[in-house]
Amino acid sequence: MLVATWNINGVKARLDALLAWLDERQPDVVGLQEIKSVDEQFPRAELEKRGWHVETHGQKGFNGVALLSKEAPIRVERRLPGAPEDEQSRFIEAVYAIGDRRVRVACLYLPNGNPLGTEKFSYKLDWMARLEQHARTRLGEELPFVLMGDYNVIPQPDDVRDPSAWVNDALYQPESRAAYRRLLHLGLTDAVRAASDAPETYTFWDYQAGSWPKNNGIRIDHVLLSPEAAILLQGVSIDRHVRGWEKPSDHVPVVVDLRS
DNA sequence: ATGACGAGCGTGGCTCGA
Repeated sequence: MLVATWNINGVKARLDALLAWLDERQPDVVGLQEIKSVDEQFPRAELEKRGWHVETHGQKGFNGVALLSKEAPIRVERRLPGAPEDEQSRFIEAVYAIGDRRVRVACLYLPNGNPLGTEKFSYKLDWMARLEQHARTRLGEELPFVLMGDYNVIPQPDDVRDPSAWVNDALYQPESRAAYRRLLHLGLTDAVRAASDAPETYTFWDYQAGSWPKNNGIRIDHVLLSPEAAILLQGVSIDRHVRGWEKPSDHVPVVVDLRS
């Protein structure tokens, strides 16, 4: 089965690209981030008439996440536990039965955290602590579990073309990277690192300063796998050609192939 | 030359992102 994550930077602005990519790739489950749409304005009908099941957790103006799937989910949950007062729509997860296998897929849009020294950075770190606690809970269920999305964390120096440009950025702070490592230390596997030794596995290129033609990218979209999912891992793909399309998102899809 | 950003909201220019 193919499970994919993609920050599309606006589902209404990206509908043509989304449909083209779904046609080409035929994933089983797709997590979308930054849909920038309320649930009522999500282009549900255009997807449903092509056979996709759609689950959204939207928000006006920015943020927002969604799950698309060929099979209907068995159950869906919205919001990351641990902060009932948090109104930002950044987390949705669902359990699917694909073939004769059950899998839980979580789609997250982790806070950016810039600028440093503000409540935005502490919100990022608080959110990551909540994510760690939730991952701990899910790992205890011993179901194949895919925890994927836009993490807004550059894990290591080889995940960025120009590390020196990011030393004062929330995405590359020691605290952000340590929190990401804590997730891995729970027993999650970074699918791209496990399945590929390719260099420059970037997933984001800024719209500004010619970042794409210069390949000045960063790897911040990640797929983490529980042990029960990691043993199914067959391969990964970063669909970087999508960054060259008309009106692209600044992120590209990351796809994992799990033996179904 | 070393670069000119983009989406949403809502109509002018802000917020937000990475």
